[in-house]
Amino acid sequence: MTIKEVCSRFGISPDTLRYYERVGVIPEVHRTPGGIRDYTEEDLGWVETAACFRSAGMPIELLIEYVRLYKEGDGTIAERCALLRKARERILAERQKCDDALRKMEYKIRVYEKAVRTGRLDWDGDDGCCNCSSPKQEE
Amino acid sequence: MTIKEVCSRFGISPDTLRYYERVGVIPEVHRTPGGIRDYTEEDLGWVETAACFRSAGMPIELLIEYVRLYKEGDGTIAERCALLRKARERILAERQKCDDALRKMEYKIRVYEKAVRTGRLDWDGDDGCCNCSSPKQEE
DNA sequence: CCTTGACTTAGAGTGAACTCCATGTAGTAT
DNA sequence: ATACTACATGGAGTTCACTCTAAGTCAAGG
Repeated sequence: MTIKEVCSRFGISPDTLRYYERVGVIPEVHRTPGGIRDYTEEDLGWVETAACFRSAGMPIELLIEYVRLYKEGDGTIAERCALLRKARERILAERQKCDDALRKMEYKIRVYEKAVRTGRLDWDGDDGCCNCSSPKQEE
Repeated sequence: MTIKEVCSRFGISPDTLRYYERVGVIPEVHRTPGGIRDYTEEDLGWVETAACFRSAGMPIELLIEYVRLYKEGDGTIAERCALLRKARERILAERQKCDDALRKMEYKIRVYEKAVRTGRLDWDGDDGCCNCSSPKQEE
């Protein structure tokens, strides 16, 4: 499979795919005799994993470390497992932050929707979710 | 409240706080007569919102736009509401990506844990979650 | 064989979001 | 008054993750 096809399948640019390979986010991709990249199913699996983990905010550095361990062979299985557990904690924390922000947004959206209906803002007091009412005209 | 205290409360550096104010992620902060920042409760609310939304991956540009609308007054309430709805969609998508990555990780972690117990890797076939077994020694 | 277009590389450039630095001022303790 | 520390500013520098450019190579059509 050509680099173009891989790109359109995963929504990544060719530059990014080559970059991932160059820095070690994915292992070396299979080539034609002429030196053109020809992705195998296994290569695709790596690309999918990289794309998936990256889009969740996992830093490139961790993926590089994972591939490095993978290349070293079965002796690194425990290490790889530990790395993935660390990554999971990161993403869980990430998701928690999304949830926190979502709660804040939902509240603000509700207040604004009510304001649009009733014609006036009505933040119910000091719940730590305010700072959306119009600025006081102090000067 | 001094900038130092605000920093330790929200885990942000003073440079970042000043940067946020400078580019408009938060409105101008109250000052002492001498020109030193002295955060009011309202200022703190803005900082909290900015920190919360930023840590969920909301781009600075959106926050700046939100503050800009806020400063314009009540006429922008519908716009602000629309902006927040757009932001919510973004964060929801973000969270979905976290969930996707987590599922992939959980699977890999399970396989590795089993490998650590049994002494050998056992990816159950072509489920699109592989690419973690040791490289085939082809050369 | 020649053109054309997609591929290759190495290396420079970009954008977002900070982060650091140099220089100067505010406020407090001695 | 002096020293010291925390704060101020404008502007330069850094980091991450790409993204682009230039110059060259591969492969298919005419």
